[in-house]
Amino acid sequence: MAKTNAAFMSGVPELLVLRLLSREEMYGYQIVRGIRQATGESIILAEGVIYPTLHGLEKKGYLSARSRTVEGRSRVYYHITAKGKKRFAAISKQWNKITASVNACLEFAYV
Amino acid sequence: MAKTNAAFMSGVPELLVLRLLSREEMYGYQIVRGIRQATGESIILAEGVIYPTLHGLEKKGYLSARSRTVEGRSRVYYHITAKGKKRFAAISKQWNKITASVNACLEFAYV
DNA sequence: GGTTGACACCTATAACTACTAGGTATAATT
DNA sequence: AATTATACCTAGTAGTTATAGGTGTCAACC
Repeated sequence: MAKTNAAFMSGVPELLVLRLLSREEMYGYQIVRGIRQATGESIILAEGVIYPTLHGLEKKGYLSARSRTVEGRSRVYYHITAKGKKRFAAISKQWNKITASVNACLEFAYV
Repeated sequence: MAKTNAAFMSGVPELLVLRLLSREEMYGYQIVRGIRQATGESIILAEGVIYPTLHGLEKKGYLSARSRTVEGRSRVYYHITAKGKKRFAAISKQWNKITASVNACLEFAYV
């Protein structure tokens, strides 16, 4: 890993990509900007992070891709598969579980 | 990384260790059990994770260690330094920022 | 006396994954 | 003509967690 967003980012690209695509079909560059905007620049996942993530998710069968030319530009659109929806359900559940546990530790109680 | 806790764990061991030690001096084995208990087994950071984390944090000057024999057992107690407190403040702030941003994406809005 | 289990520490290696830093190409804008 | 924005890509780096071992002590049990 490296400097920009630093720690706490493992699993986040996959989670956010699946989240965005569970709403609508999107292409890579659009996802990059989408995450920047949606988080008010708090989270910046550059193209070098998003593209490999998309390829990996496609390879695992969570996404499926098709090329389209829109407004004179060639784009690769990704949409989520049924398998991908299950995967998203699983990891978002896990995200909630882990963040809740960590927050419990941060805020208060342990022996 | 590996299977047990899977993703979303990067930075978490450091965060939790600094958190626990910002309350009171503790030793490694105690921290391992402490995290298990505090999270109701949701997060299990084994000794193979905690000990290297403690050594790393000590090396960076965030923790300081001393050996003590208590109840006939030799233990290595760690306490947080001033530098460690700053570090904890920084990363817990970052934790809040990132989780808030991710949650915003998960729950609702983006373009 | 010997075995088991809890306590308490340790490390090398593997495995994962995000990030950097490049690169290519086209269309629109200045 | 040059720059910027769009749109894609990948190789290599590096930072970390997790696994799977290992050592040794002490108490309890059979």
